[in-house]
Amino acid sequence: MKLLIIEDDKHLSDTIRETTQGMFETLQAFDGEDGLFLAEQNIFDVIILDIMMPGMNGYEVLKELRSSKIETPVIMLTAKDGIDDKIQGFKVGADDYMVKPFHREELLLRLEAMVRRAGGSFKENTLYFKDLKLNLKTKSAEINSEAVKLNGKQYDLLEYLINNKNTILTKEQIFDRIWGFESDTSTTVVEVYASNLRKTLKKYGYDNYIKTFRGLGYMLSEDGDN
Amino acid sequence: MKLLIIEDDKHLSDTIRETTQGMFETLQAFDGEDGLFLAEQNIFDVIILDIMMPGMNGYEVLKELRSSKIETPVIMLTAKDGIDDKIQGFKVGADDYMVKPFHREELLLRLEAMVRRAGGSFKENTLYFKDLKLNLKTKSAEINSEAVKLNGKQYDLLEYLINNKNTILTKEQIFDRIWGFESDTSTTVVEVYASNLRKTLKKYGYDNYIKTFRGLGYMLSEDGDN
DNA sequence: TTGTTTTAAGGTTGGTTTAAGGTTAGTCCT
DNA sequence: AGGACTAACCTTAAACCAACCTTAAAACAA
Repeated sequence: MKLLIIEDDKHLSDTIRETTQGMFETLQAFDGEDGLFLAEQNIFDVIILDIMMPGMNGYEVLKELRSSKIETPVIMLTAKDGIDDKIQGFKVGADDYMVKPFHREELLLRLEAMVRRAGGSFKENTLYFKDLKLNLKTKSAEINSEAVKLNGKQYDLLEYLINNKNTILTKEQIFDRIWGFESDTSTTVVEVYASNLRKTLKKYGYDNYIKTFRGLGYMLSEDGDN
Repeated sequence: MKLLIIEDDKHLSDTIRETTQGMFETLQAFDGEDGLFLAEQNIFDVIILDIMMPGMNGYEVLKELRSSKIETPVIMLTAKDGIDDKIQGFKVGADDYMVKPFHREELLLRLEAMVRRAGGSFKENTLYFKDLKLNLKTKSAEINSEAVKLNGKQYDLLEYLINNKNTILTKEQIFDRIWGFESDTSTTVVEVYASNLRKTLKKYGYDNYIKTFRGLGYMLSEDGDN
């Protein structure tokens, strides 16, 4: 699970990061521009977004993000308690809203609710694609009650693909999501893992749901023909 | 999306280029003459045009451009803040105006507004021509919900044609837009791709919307007869 | 050791480009 | 008007090349 915190107050950002560690793998952006750039990679499960920031503010970031058709759930943060802010926040597509300062537990509850609502799987720890069943907790997979042996990164790839079925994911997105931004390995590992995953899924005829789009990326498609 | 920056200050030009990367594919001209020449190719979606330049100044460039019936949206740049400049800029057909120095965000917002206003499709990621629907994000096409198989350059050509339907595009324009100025392949590829595109669209009876004008170029026309 | 991840190398696929011959639409001449 | 001529354009197929696939060995971690 990946969380992006866009917040110019470094101290608060770090506090959130610590509060949520264990639940999320966190990335921090300290201004709107960087935040937007990261968010547009579409590799996060939730975004915490401060409104008052120098330069590009939270509303602008969110507006941009939504108009790029990125639907990652967003929790807006603000110091003000005015109702106007809330209205404006929701109008541009915020999913939830928190007034600073807030309690640890409130944050955790809202995060949990957020992810769950987004079809996500927090307490729900299974994910399905046709007859393929992923257990998120144990990072294991099975097809028709038969266990499928997947190693760590293969599993990660499959989970990411299922979470984004029917949309093309670029090699860069996949790489950033699974290997992380600062990893210095080459993005060709993605090809290797795509190949590995297909190979292990072939046995069940699930390999040809993984389509490659030359020059664009990969997609897990619900129809296996072509 | 293509952006042309006509600005003699190389540093500023580069800054703009970096600011807009990801949004636009950028070309730079460092004086008015070169700028005008490039702009007249009519392959750009927006032009950023500095006023104060040695030689041909911004007003002159814009005036020439408009009298060649090129209606690409133009944002004028100036160091002065006088109201007179604004008036003169708009009189010769500028679409927007910015005073140096400006903020990153202001530029981005204006660019976006500009392209959107021009009927452009910025964050809109679908484009229509009759029953043909293009998905800009996945670079795919469908007619009446049936997928049409187009490879990269074929898709690019179709998109360019639709964006300029009912206007004739020369082979040079098409070539510059899709293959790029510095490409060293011959412009006859355009003919090949026109042929290919017609062939794949023939199945749906859409081939005869692509008209060729001997000695002039091609046009995507909304009426299929002659 | 054992299993996983990364790198490297060669093979394959399929989109792109080139080239060559065919077709069409204008132009000129009678 | 009709026919020959020509330049522009069309079509096809083979050659080329970049993206992608696959495999296996090397590096790393448990």
